[in-house]
Amino acid sequence: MEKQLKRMATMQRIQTTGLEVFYQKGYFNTSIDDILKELSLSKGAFYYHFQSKEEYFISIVQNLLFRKVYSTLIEPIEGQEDPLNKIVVCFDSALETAEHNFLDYGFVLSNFITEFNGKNPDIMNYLQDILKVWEVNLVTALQKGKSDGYVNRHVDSEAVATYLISSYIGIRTLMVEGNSKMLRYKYIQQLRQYFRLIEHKEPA
Amino acid sequence: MEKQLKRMATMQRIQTTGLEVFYQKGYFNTSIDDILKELSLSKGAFYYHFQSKEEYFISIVQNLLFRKVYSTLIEPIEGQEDPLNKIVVCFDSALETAEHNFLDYGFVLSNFITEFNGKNPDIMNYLQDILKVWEVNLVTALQKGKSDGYVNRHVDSEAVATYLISSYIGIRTLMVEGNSKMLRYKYIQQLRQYFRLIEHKEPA
DNA sequence: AGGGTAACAGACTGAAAAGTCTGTTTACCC
DNA sequence: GGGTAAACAGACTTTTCAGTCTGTTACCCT
Repeated sequence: MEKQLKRMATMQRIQTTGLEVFYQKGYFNTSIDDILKELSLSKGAFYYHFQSKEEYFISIVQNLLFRKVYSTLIEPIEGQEDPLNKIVVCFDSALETAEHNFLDYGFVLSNFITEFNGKNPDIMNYLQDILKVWEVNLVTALQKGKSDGYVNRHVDSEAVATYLISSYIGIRTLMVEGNSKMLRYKYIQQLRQYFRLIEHKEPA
Repeated sequence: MEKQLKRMATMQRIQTTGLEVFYQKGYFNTSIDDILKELSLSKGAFYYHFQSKEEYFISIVQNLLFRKVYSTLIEPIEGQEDPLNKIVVCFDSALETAEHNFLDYGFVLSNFITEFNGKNPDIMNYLQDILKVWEVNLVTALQKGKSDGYVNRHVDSEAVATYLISSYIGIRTLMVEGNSKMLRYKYIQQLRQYFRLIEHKEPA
């Protein structure tokens, strides 16, 4: 039973630093040796645990990447009251952590989507699935917001969800250039403006 | 004199298909041979005209990429009256051409920004410069819109510009997944909504 | 305790890819 | 029309990298 644990621990370790390095350097631009160097591990160890670079990356996407996106962008909103405010707070805190990265490399998920598009449909599907979960949860939250009287009943929840996702992906892409504090401020400001149209107006 | 023309023509040819292939496969994932295969040209020819892959790519960015972004996203808005409507029309037609790509690979500029971030500060600067030109032109257009009575004087033009750029980058990233017609429709719809807050309200 | 297997080390292979170099063709000039 | 340099061809070099394979260590079970 000890061995099982060891195995899991090592795989976790390889996956965790793998995600970091892939995030920083991109998938095609990082070699397995790059990751192993960081881990002081050998090729033998790696290929004992994983079949190929591709299968390895997919396992990272399904385990770590999905959970990362879920915990930072989906869970804080899921099932909460007052979705609009929750979304603002959630996005703002996500941007805050990004802002405090010494070097920011953008939004992990959209980076990989950009990198794999047209090259690996298999991996693309796994990545798109994460986006879909995000979208569905946003739509659900907005619909619930309508029932609870926080969101105007006339808004198109799906359109708002895609608009939110778009703008988030975009601002994260822009933030890599360094001046991220100002960008975050401007973005959240405009997001609040946008939500003024969407929120439920109490009949006067 | 004929030779000068030939030289220019060949360089143009190499650059043009280079941009296409880089756009489709990414910079690091395409070899010079890939491009030369497409052109039925030899390595000797290529390295006669260009010093290195990097210098070659920079020349593409400065010549072709800048002009491409300028002509599709900046010029149609520059100096026009009624900037908000012009922006909607401009974004919509840009998304339309993207929609009709058999296989879409996203927004060229943001793809490269994602790819080069943290890897090549030199190239990053050239790419960021294009973004800056875009941003400045949007801000100018919005300011002019204020003077001309199309845009509410209280809006923060710079914040709106970054919000616009963000959302555009994001929607183009999302559109790669295929269902781009619906995405375009939703996006433009929400963009129009957003602009309702920004436009100048005639005092009743 | 010792056999057996899981976990790992690291040299090796083959393919790809950037850049070089030498040779060949093409176009221009007198 | 022959000399000259630009324009191009393509074999070659060197490096990098995914994946293989054989050998070694650590742990577990009886």
